[in-house]
Amino acid sequence: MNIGQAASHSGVSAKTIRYYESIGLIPEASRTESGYRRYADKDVETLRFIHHSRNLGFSVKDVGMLLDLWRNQKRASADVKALALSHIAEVDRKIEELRKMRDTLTHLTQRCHGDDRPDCPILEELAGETVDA
Amino acid sequence: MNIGQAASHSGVSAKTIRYYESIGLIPEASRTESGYRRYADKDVETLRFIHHSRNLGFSVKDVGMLLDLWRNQKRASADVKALALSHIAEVDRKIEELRKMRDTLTHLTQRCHGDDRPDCPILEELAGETVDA
DNA sequence: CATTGACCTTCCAGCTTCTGGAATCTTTAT
DNA sequence: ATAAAGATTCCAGAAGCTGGAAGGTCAATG
Repeated sequence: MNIGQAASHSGVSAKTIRYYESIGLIPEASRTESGYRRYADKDVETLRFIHHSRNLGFSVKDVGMLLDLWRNQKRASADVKALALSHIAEVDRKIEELRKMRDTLTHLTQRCHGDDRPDCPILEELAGETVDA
Repeated sequence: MNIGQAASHSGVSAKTIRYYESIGLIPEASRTESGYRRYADKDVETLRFIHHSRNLGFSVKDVGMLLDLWRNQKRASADVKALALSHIAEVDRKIEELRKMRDTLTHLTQRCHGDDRPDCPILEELAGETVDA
């Protein structure tokens, strides 16, 4: 099948498939006589794997490692799990960071009356000494 | 004071101050005879405002708007509050997205025994039909 | 006075992960 | 024959910095 078909079957856009090829995440596709990339069901499977992994927030680099582990019959599940756990920790870190931001923001907005007066505690605090993330 | 002083007093690195100037977030600094940028306490205050805003996750574009509102004595606090509330909504959206990721990841890792056997439910699911973020 | 080291300057490149667009084929259908 | 859909390559831009190279300046020291 052509790249468009591979795209719609995998959920990865044609543009992005070419990009993944260009950075070496996936091997170069074989070509038809006229130069069109050709994809087999197996390739679509790989692209879906990538799509799912990216949806879960794994970096492209991590996806590369996951692909290696996936293709390697002798991998240890411990390696995969370690990668996943480390990613979970990272996601947790981000959530915590965002939660702190939201709490501060909520705090700030609650103290702002939000009408047509220029007096605004949000701006005052932003200009103040300390605003922790 | 020079840019290094402004940097350490504001929490924004010298590199980043120059960057902010280059994109027009802050006006061009005046210069000494030899070409060094000069900063006054007022400028440091502005940089701190920016630093705090960025810490709270406001985009540089949003910070530009906040700066305008901050400098404008006739602004309505409603404008600031609206910007902040919309930002909170965005932060909440991101938190929710990350939380979904973490839940799925946690689910996956719990089903993986994580030893030296190659059998790995994480990879199997990533390769499967559906993995929602 | 010369030198050293800390600081400043500009400019270019790279990071991450695509996405948009232009100019140009190929394929398929009418 | 022609038109539309889909393919190709390549360049640029998005966000928000950060690193590094090559060089000028300033203050203190020997």
